[in-house]
Amino acid sequence: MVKPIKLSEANADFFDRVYQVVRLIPRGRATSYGAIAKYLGAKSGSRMVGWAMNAAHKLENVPAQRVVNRNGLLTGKMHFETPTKMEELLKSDGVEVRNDQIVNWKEIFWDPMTELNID
DNA sequence: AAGATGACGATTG
DNA sequence: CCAATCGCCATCT
Repeated sequence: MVKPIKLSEANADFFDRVYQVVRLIPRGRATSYGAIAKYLGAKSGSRMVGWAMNAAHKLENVPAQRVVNRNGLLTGKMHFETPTKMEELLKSDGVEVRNDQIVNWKEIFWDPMTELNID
């Protein structure tokens, strides 16, 4: 029995925004939960982004592997099909991963607010 | 209804 | 620099 996530209309919009940003992440790049949260308004809290990803990980069109914590650490790898799937996907994207952490994170980091030039 | 939890982040000690 | 704590918001028990 699958556990249905209660999606109120309000946070459904939040989910949609998160998915949008995640899908916009170019191949070979990645962003952080906080960056997305900040892009959405920063008030929602980074946890909500992570929580949104939890619901997103079952969606194929949402590359959750490109979303890591501010440290570039693959904190959510355990939530994938397999704990190694996340870094595999990242390596497929051309992202170098070492010790569950993205190498050259500062260069790989893709800030939606900066890259999308929000003003 | 109240407390604990979470794919986080920033600040304080 | 590492450890501990609070803040954030919604969900789960």
